[in-house]
Amino acid sequence: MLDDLSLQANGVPIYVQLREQILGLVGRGVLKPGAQVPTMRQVAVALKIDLNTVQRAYAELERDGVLSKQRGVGTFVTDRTPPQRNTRRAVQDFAFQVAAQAKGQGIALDDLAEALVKLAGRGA
Amino acid sequence: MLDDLSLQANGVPIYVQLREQILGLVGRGVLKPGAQVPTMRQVAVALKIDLNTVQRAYAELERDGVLSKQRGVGTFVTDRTPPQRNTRRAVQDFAFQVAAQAKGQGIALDDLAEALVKLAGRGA
DNA sequence: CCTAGTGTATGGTAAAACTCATACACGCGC
DNA sequence: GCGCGTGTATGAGTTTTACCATACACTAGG
Repeated sequence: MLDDLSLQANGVPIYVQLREQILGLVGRGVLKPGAQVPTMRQVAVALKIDLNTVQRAYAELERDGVLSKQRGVGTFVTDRTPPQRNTRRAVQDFAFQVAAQAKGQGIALDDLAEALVKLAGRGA
Repeated sequence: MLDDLSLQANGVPIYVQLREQILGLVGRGVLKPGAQVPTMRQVAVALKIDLNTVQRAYAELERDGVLSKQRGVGTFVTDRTPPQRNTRRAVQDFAFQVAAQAKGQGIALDDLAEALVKLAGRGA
């Protein structure tokens, strides 16, 4: 589960990246309702980031009703499932962005798609 | 065109939001190759943000080969895609980046690849 | 009870991001 | 040449982000 998290140096604040990624995992069902989310400390150590940064991401997710924190116990996915994130629309929008980026680098979409399929097959 | 831009106060830096949105518009074909992109000042005024913030977004898009700026004239969508660099290495590296990004957004690589193939078919 | 493991809180530091103001440099049309 | 509209550049100042260190509060289990 911790392996599913990764950070980029692309200008997006770390706590936002973390927030969005966990949101994505919950939306996709990798983290199911009621399941325990990794400890703040676990995340902090695994990603080599500060505990406060993790705390901030978790706090916002709780405010949004995605997570539920229990002092002394852990953090869990809220029972009520939030709106699905993996919509066709989201995929489309993301695909458009990727296409433009690829264009800027002179990479053909077909080749890129092929490479992605291979990555997917390896469970990336 | 300026109506297609909007900002959110969600922790993501303004210049990043702007960069991603323009990237999306280019990929979507709303902004076609050779077309003029709104003036930095136009964007700054329309979105009520600073000129320098716009400048930063545009600069990164130019660095990525998406936009081409002409002093005293305006900014345009890159006309010709730079020489195809379909080296296995380049494609791989780019695919890896995209995969990580997609993972963070909870988007399945298969779905993304499929969407890209369709885009390629449309000559986007 | 006591300990280990959770989340919570605070104060300080540094760097980055953003804004604001003010220019400068270039290209085009009159 | 001149004026206007472009993009470019710089420096100061504020806010946000991220880190680090430290401590507190609560829970479960031995």
